[in-house]
Amino acid sequence: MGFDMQLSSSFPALKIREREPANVGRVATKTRILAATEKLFVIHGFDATSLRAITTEAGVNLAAVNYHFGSKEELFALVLTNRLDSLNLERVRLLDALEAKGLDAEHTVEQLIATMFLPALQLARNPERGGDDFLKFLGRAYADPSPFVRELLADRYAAQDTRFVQAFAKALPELAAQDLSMRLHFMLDAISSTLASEDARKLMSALAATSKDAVEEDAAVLAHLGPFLAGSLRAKVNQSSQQRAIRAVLAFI
Amino acid sequence: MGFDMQLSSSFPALKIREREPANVGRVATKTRILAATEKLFVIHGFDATSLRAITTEAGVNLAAVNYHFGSKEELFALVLTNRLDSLNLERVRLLDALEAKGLDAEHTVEQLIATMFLPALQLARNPERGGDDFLKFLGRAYADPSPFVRELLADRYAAQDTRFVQAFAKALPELAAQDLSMRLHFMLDAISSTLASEDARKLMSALAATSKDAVEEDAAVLAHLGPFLAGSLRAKVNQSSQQRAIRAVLAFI
DNA sequence: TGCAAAATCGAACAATTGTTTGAATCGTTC
DNA sequence: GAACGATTCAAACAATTGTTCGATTTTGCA
Repeated sequence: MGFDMQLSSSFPALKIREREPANVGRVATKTRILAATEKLFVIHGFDATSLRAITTEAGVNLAAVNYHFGSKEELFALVLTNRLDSLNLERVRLLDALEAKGLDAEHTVEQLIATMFLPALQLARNPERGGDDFLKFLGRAYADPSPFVRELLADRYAAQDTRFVQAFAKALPELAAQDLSMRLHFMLDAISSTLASEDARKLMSALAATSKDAVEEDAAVLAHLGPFLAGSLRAKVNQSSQQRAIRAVLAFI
Repeated sequence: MGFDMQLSSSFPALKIREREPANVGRVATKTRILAATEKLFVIHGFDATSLRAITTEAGVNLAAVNYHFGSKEELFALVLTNRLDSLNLERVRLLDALEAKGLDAEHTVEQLIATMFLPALQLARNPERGGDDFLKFLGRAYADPSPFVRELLADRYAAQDTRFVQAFAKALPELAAQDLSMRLHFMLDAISSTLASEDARKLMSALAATSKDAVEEDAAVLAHLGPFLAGSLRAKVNQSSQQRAIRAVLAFI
């Protein structure tokens, strides 16, 4: 709320030194740059989003980015952490709550999956946080190939990621560390690239559309996602059926 | 074999007009450019691989690329199709053979998975086709974000891809088209990004190392991959366990 | 109303990109 | 050996990138 209602942006009030609330233009510039950056980042990624494209989209001078944010990387770091910090905090908060209560021995994997993805679906439902575009943003961020983005995410959220890996390891003791690592790798890569792709998200919203309220929609999406992911994590290695299938195919090579 | 044994490259003899086999340098230049392109593409992707980096790596003049290949895009198109055409051909050949024989009703999914991935593992074992780097190349190609690469792959291999989607649909009739589409999307995205990442491939070769011969190694890798993928594809939607897990987690939000 | 700080502006910077040019060199054939 | 086409080469091209500069304008407080 406040001075930049006209923007689809949803950045919280910037905590910069501003003694004068009367000044509209000052904050608007920074906000519009942030909004434009986010919009273009979702479409093109870090490398392919130029400062000129950003400043044109925002309707501000080219030099404004370096004046207000220092550099392109500092600008993007702010955009990324703005969105992802709260998500990861909420994730571990949920995990803490769940572990404190004690997870169901029977449905631990399903609960962990729900814990990982419900916060994202929840945030995606908040127009202030980007609405539908939040999932797209999430996918883009975790699929972005630029070293800058990859290192930022790896460094900043390593601790939270470890928490979930350990929780899954505890829930799947029969799975070798190698296999678990590979499967989680698969899972997260898949989620990221899928969220980033247009058609897959259309699919998810189609699944959600069958429900009546917001909470049920999230549950509907997860009802389709969860078993799929849980099924992959729970699968036993060296199933005889797979062995037989391999031999059948090898016969033709 | 022939004039460029010193290269790790494995490009087949280029079918260009060359009446004089005595000319060593002529073909070597094109071959070295192709080899350098492939090497750098695997490391940096399409956008981040500059022609100057390529020509420096190859030890040839900058203008050689445009002289011999026309443009950067034409060069990369050649590199990509060189590797991927034969892979996709082999895939559908296997699928044809399997469908002609009639797939096991019981293990169709496992057989289809084996059909999709055995050819790649096989090619990865051939030093002439890139050896270990072939999987890395494959991952990079299918995970590359540049529109040029994405459209090239989508256009050129759409027909082959459709074959597999239809085969999976037939094998999983109880799965809604939406869900199958989403899951295959997930699966392929995951495979791509995983192949492109260093640590995941190390893991796969660790799995393979427990076997004695090449065919067994491929089978070992698939024995770990297959059940994981099949488990995800076979999972039923709306499992009650997932529903309960969601409600448990939602309680904390 | 003046003044100092903050913000915006147009312009240029240096570096990098893919591509083109024209001369020099090489190789083959007559 | 002369001549011709194919290849290589250094150099420059135009376009784009992130960044910086100095002047100008705007802003908030005295």
